[in-house]
Amino acid sequence: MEKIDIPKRTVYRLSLYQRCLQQLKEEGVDTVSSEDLASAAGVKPTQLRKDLGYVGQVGTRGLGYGVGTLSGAISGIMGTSSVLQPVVLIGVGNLGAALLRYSGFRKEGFEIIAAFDADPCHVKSTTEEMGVPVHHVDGLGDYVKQHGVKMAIIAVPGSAGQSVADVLVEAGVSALLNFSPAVLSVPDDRVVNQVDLAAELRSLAFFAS
Amino acid sequence: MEKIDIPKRTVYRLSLYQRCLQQLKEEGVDTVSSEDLASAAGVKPTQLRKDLGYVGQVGTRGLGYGVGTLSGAISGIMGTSSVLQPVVLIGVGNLGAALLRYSGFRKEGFEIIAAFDADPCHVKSTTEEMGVPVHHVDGLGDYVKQHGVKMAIIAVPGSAGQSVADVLVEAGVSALLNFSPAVLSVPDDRVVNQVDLAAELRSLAFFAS
DNA sequence: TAGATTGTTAATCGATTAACAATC
DNA sequence: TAGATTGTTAATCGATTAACAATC
Repeated sequence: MEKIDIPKRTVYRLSLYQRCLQQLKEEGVDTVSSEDLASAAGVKPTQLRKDLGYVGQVGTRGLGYGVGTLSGAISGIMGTSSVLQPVVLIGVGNLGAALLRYSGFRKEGFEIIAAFDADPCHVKSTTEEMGVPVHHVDGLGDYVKQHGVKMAIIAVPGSAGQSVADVLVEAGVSALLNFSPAVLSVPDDRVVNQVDLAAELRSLAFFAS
Repeated sequence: MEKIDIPKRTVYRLSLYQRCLQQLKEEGVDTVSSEDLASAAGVKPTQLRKDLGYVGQVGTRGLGYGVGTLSGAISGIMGTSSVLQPVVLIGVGNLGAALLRYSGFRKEGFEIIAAFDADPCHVKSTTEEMGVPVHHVDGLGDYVKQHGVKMAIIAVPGSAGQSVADVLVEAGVSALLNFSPAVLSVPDDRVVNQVDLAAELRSLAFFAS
């Protein structure tokens, strides 16, 4: 497993490249230069090549990259297999419910197989509406263990963030996408990506003046 | 205007500190050390102090920071005044509608005063449901100009991202929060914060294996 | 004064970019 | 072979961390 030593930023950009490659594939393009792919992804060609260095020797000097080949190589590294990756979502408030409805995930190879909430009202009302079973958060740990879920999306209030993370970690989840405004501390072998909408907006306000 | 030369990262963290300070204020704490505030925000104390250096000389050696004073100083720098900052949202699909419903923004001092969509069905159906007027995207430029809006949230499909951004830029919007999976190019005097949910999830999948 | 903690400079670290040799 | 473009090393840049003098 040499995975561990690809920088976080590079991994993120690899996922951007992959989306661009998908698009190119649909357009019937089958070869692309680092210059063109980089500009599509919004990075410098030299950075793209550096990033692809982690994937291996995937291009052809003088020619460029084969769209299909490269896409396959990245998929290999990223573990983006053809099966849908199961994900659980915790917190079915405004944002959580929105994410449940958001169809974009499935298209990218992820499926929210179950959701959890502490509020029995949410549990009841959303189960039918969403097409996804919503359980009480008490059952979270067991469910995750039973289904071997490795990824979770946290959309609970800040005050509940850490305790939810603790349960997930204990149950074996290794990657968390955290929308709660809580700073999560997890063991070193787990990863958290934080998306803090309010902070994004506030920080943007600074530049708007 | 010395604003310009505060690093983006620092601005983002300042907004984190502010949230922590708010919390402390509610708890009735009135003095905090860099060590404690840093740990609340999930950063190193030394980084916190560096960041606060941009705000000015705001602490007292030997004592720490006054919660109220510091919060006020950061607000001053960030332009987070007491009036609600008006924001427009473009794209009322799954994600956009979710963001409209998301009450968190208002609490942070932002108000989505209008939403826009290209699809007349969305326009019609969501206006009443949301409590926010939803207009056809054709009127976007004029509306923004008339109301002097400086911030916008983009939640349209990737293919429409750039053209929406162009309209906003032309109409004078200076800060964009972009949820569309499009790489936006804007003039140097405008800022874009990108939030790419699918890319976050894909990149997370790498670490989940 | 002694203890504590900031503000700031210098050192380190990591990530981005430039340059160019390898090679299709 | 000549032209193009990758892969990779070295140089640059910026951000984080450590150290410590200033000072409450």
